[in-house]
Amino acid sequence: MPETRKMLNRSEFVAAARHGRKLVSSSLVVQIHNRGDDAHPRIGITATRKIGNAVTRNRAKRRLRALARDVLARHARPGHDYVLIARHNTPTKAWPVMQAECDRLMADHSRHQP
RNA sequence: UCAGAUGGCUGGAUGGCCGCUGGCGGGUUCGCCCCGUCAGAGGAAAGUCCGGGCUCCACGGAACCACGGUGCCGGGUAACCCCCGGCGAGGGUGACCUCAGGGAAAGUGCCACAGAAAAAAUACCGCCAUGGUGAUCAUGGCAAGGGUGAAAAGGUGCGGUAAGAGCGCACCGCGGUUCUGGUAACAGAACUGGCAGGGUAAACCCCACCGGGAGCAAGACCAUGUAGGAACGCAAAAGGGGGCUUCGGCCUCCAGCGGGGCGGUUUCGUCCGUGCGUUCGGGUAGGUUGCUAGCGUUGGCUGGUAACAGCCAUCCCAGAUGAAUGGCCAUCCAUCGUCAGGCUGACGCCAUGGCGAGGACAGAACCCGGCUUACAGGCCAUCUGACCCU
RNA sequence: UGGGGCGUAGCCAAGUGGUAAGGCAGCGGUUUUUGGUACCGUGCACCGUAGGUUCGAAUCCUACCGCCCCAG
Repeated sequence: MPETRKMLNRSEFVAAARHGRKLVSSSLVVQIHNRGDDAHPRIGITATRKIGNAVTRNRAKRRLRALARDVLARHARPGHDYVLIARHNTPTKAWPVMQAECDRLMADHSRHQP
């Protein structure tokens, strides 16, 4: 399991949104961007104000962070940025379903770009 | 028992697996790497509506002019648009709740429609007297009644009168004076005045008091970096002396100029200097500190009706920065729905069992004191009204 | 953190204490073979919410809600 880093700059998020692949499921969105180097994979979390108030957004970010630790880290490859975006039902979706969705998204991505 | 009023407290519990941030101790292959241990959101952390601390700037003064805020009285407080107690007005059967300064005789403004008349005084329908023959009408007196309006120069009754009118009287209201109680707001009483003449200041305003500006992205240090780029438009300036020079310029002094900052203007002072606007392009935004011990927490005693204050003891209690304080699971306790059962004439109630749902509002960002707003439920105390029983 | 603005009919909006304009859209009619155009008529607003001041509030005051913008 590779070691991951956090994405910090707005420009990194913009680059992932503009050039990366976008994978959508019912409870989350993942943007994957190949930076083209061999450094650590980086993970970023986004929860917009459309999700809800501060409590709701924080809960969504914590669930996505747990998802990144449990599922995404197994699939992460060096030189890639992974941006997890919360959707409306991210705070309330059943946990096994979210794990399965995230796992399926990552598996699809690996199959299309081996 | 039911219905209500006020004040206060609380804001799920336990366990397991996997994680996050910080302090301390130890290890170390020196890397925010490992191990141990301790701590880790709220009553509103929210809205950012007031008041302070703290930091930087102005640490300038004067005058005038603004601007903003507050406003019954007394107290509390570091301070307040806050809190406590009292006064007044209004509402409620009541416990209790709501509101707010004074000035409209300092001045200005506004008061639509209706109405005769809206603050200057007047008279539409009327009443009375005189003249006129009777009606119509003329002159004079009156403002009680009608009508309009949110509001029309006190109200009710009796007397009085040509008809009327505070014209007179009684009561009520109002103004003034004095006395009494109270620190005061104010209240009460006596005497007196025949009423002394609308509303609006949450319209301008007058009066009293308060207010310098910005904000932790304040500010300090280290590192990095050369640098304050170009075009257009508008307005406007470019004097002299000295020093350094890589001869491109740079520094300094004096005078002038005009502009800008110090809330505005003036005076002096001070700082900056080609200024302003638009467009385009480029660079930086990394770390440490400020950063949590403070008008502090908890408990007791004393003073005070209370807000609160004093003293003693006790405790150390979040410091993140794409932003930690959790993710998942199980059980239990509140709560709700539903089914079966029991009681009842019925509404409904009971608690036994089964199934299902399932935690309100909400997340620190420099720190305090308040205010406002949101909030599932649960608990306590005091008080009020109604009914029943003793 | 500080500052500013807006909320009125389905949409765009005027109104700044005295019965809430106007336009587009809608509906009904006339003209037309039909549609469009043109003309006539008509409905639609408790003025973001809740209190207060006033005789009277979209307007003034207070609190709240939502949206947008600016500076660092």
